[in-house]
Amino acid sequence: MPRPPTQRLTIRDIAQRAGVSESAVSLALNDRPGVSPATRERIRRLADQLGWRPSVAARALAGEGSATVGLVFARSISPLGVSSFFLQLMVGIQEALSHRGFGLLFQVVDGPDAECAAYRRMWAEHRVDGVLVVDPRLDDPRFEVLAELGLPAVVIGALTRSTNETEAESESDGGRLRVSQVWADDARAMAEIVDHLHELGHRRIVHIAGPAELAHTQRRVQSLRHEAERLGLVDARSIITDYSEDEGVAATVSVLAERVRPTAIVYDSDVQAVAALGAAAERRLSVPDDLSVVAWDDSVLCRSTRPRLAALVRDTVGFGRRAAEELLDLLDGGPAVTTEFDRPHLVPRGSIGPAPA
Amino acid sequence: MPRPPTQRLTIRDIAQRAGVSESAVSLALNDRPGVSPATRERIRRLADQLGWRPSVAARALAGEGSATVGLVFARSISPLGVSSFFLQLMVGIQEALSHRGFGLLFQVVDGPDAECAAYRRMWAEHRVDGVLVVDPRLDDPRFEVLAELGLPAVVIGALTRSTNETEAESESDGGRLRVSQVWADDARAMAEIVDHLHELGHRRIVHIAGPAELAHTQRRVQSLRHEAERLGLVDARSIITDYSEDEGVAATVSVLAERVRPTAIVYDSDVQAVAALGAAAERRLSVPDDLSVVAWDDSVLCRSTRPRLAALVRDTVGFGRRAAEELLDLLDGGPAVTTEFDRPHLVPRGSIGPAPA
DNA sequence: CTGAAAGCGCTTACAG
DNA sequence: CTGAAAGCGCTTACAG
Repeated sequence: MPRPPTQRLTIRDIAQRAGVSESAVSLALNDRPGVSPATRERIRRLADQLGWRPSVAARALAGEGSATVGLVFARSISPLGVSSFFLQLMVGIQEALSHRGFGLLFQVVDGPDAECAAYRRMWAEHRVDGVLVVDPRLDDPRFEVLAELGLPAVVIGALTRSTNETEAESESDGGRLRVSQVWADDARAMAEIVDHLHELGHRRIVHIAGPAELAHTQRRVQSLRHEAERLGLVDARSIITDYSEDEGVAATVSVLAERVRPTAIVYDSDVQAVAALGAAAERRLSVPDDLSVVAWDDSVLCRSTRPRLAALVRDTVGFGRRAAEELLDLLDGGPAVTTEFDRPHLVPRGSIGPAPA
Repeated sequence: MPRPPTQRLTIRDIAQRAGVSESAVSLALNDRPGVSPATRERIRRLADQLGWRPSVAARALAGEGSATVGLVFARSISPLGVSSFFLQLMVGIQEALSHRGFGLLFQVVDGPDAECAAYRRMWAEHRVDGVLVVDPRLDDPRFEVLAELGLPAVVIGALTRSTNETEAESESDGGRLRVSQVWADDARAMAEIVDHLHELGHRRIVHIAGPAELAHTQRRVQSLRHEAERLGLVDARSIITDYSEDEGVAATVSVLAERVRPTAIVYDSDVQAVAALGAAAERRLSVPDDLSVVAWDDSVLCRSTRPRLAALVRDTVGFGRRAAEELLDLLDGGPAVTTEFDRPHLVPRGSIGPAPA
């Protein structure tokens, strides 16, 4: 025996032990007609018992796809490790995928261009059957690439500025771009926050936002502006940052130093919101008496400060799971669809209070 | 043209356009002798220009391996999203892997048994050439499986309780278990913390630890005990928790309620350390005047509290990168090695002060 | 309902 | 230095 147990089992081993042909085994194991129920069962049991699993490489080569989905993350866009959002998303994605025997190929790249290159490579190397796209941007170069490759994808978050257009379907080359979307209604969520603050008497609200090129940043910014007009707020504006703690603190310090300062600040990043608590304390401002603070995306961070941070809560694991399920549907030949996932909702905690007189 | 640009390029396309045989292309692209420098260059340029990439499926089937590495995470062991540690590790791993054209297959499972099953499956399906193992445990069932499969692996953190034994090499079936280790000297790091606190006058130190089954928990616990004996501390003990915020707070509340309470607490989890700040505040204890607090593994959490949390800092991205590089070496046929990565070092911040009188 | 054959895209001896 | 052939482990028409 050259290398006995290491040698991986093949369909041929199963066929020999079952006393049938290789194709019979293939048919039996893939639930296709052409083999009697009795032998099908026998073959199945044998395969199970021996711990046989099809070689994905062989299946991929035979045209079955790689049973793998790609996820590429550009850390220039939203810094990894900022909150648990991304990791939770991955957990959800993983759950849905492994349920169906699919693998998740994960890659971190520097920016959008590298991300496009990564898709091309994954595709050219036959590594993935489809991809999950996060952080959709305005004028996102990735969709051209996906269209060119004919690579099925699900966008997590919405593709477009207004959630009604579905670029995916309006693509001119019809049918080649197979992109589903799973989105959350950030605009309504922002409106909910603003309304809540408005009811508490707040008229000066600042939104410390993420990067301008992100589609969801735009939706939040527009929603704030819209609500501000509707409610006649004195001051309501968004300040673009790169999600970093530093820029968040800088923006916070800057607005708190204004002659008439805001009474409430909404942060797109939980890290920034937490850091802002420190900045406010240093200015001798009490949260929530002098200043109300809200963090987008709840995390353990928000719950560990005193006061605890009011935050937008959503089922991020479920979000990821749903996105992966949509991709699997697409790979099964389903149509590209746009579905809304549960809207994030505001959980008011100690950091929100009535506006100071 | 049935489906023109979607059709992926093959080695045959390159061969035709270059006017050579397929094997010539293969040899040229894989840097093997048997083709003239001129044609090699020509073939290379052509492949580059056309954007050709080898099908990993085909290569894997032809015996070249899948150029993919697996990473399985059991969330029952240390909850995901607790700190940015894991994500940073992945970023580092990714960097090293993509540098060499390797992919990272990521999977989340429920516990150790599911993790073993995941390795078996990845291996049987020809999905991975090797794996990275995190959170090594005492009596870890995973290494038996790795040995049985002959699956090369790198353990992140040390395999054994005392870092001198290298089980990897002492395996009886000699050579089949190809496991390298990259470890950090947690014992020395703990000693450093204890010494620092001791110098500040602390004699009662409590360590709120992670799960007992983790090898690094044991090393920290033992180190604390050892240092306590050496320095003659009055009270020094470790309390095992599951890393959760709840158990951390419970343990904190419990020790702070004792008649003679500790003057310093070291937390294995940054989340617990931050939460403890709240618990201390509720008991009207001032940090650091009444209580010093240290968090293992620094994170943005530790820097956003007031006072900022003293923490053990290390280059987690670099740690991941190194581990991945060790695995690549192993896959290149290198020997299994045990290497130490930079020891975490204590960064004292506002949460550490002299022991109260 | 079952078996023999071809092919997926590579690599690798093996002849020329 | 180059070409034709076999094989990796599957799937899928195509005969029996």
